[in-house]
Amino acid sequence: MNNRITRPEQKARTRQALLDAVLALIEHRSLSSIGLREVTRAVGVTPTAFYRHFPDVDSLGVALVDESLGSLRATIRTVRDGVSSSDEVISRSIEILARQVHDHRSHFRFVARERHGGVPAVRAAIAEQLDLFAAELATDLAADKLLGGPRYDRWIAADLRMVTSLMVNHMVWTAAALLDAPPDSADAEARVIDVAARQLRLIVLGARQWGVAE
Amino acid sequence: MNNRITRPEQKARTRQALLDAVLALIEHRSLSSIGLREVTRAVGVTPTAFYRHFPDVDSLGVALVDESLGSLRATIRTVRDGVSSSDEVISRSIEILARQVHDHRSHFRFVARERHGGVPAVRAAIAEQLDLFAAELATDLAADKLLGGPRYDRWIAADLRMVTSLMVNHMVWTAAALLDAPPDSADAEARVIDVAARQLRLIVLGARQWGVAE
DNA sequence: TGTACATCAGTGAACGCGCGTTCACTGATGTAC
DNA sequence: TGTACATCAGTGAACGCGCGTTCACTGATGTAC
Repeated sequence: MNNRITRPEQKARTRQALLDAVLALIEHRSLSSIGLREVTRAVGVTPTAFYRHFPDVDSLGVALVDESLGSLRATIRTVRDGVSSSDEVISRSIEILARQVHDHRSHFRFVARERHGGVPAVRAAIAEQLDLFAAELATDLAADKLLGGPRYDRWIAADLRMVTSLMVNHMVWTAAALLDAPPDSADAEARVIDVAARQLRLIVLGARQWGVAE
Repeated sequence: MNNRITRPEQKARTRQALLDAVLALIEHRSLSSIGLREVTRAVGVTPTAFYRHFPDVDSLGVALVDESLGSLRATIRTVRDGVSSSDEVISRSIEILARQVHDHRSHFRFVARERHGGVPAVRAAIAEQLDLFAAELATDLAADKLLGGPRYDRWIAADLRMVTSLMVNHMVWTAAALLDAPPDSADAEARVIDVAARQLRLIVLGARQWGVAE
């Protein structure tokens, strides 16, 4: 068997190691306070090597956004395709979000931290990904996968985006609340999940009424 | 007339100048990336003078939270006391928030940025203030100042907090969206305000249904 | 009101340190023939 | 398959710079009598 690794493979590994190192370093601080030398020291390469992969730490941040939210979006899309009833979607959505946060804590922490943080390029990349979330959710809503209300098909596009952006915002806030809950306490986490599920149900109730009222 | 300033007065002025300098410096960066020397340079005192007022930059951040959210809370409380009908409260709430954001941009930017940012002490101070917001809002809801629904008086405390934390979260998100809108474009701001008002109305619709459904 | 002493906000020099970026380089991997 | 050359990920020394914190100090303001 040939276990030699090619040069492009090795380069990709170092690049990934740099991304992972920043995710780990960011646990207790924000991106703009992290130094290039700190990152390379954690990976075990010289500071100069960094420039072979990114022009600066901010660019690495943008790559992290794609890694974090891009994969989450793919996961969630797969999940939504498999379910139908409204109540089921609500509880499952929160459940899946909670598991994702559990499995990718540092990615979510990064997004929560940098969403309104100090680096403009990273902020813009996050806003773009969240907009894509909201757009996909709007498509699903229009196709009646979620609300189950009587008049969803008559909703105008602007109202769809209004409600989906509220839902996406709620999702991000829930993820942040899960991160703030002590990670060892399953109880605290369960409470956050319970409140989030009820809030999402309230939003869906409001959305159904909105359709009726119109 | 005696225009001599006393020593405590002068000290208070320098302290305020330090707070203001950080608010200004934070416009494009986050608190954890700001240096003590940077702050004192902006104020025009020596780095050493900083220690007469705060032990470090983080402590100054906590003081900024009290200045930012403490005064907003006072303003909003005064406003809510003066109104009664449900629809009026919704549109006025958003309107007042928009004006507050307009008048205190840097304070809100600071809160949005540091809410999930890198400094634990500051995060905790913000969480505490937002919890107070939610608690006060819950009191008002229970006293029927806001929902105008048929069964609000039977709501259990947990459900009240569930809906008020959703509202407070929505308020923070709206403030952040207003900050992200180009400040010179009244049009972009009006669109954010319009969406936010409809979202809040949807939440209130949901809350009324919630009461009925129970 | 005047004097003698205490307080303390702000000074300025000094320290050791880690930062981002530059540069010419090394040597293993990849490629052309 | 072997050889000669090209590529390029990572090296290591060097640079000038701003950082946080210490320390003994100054001199205007405040206070006791």
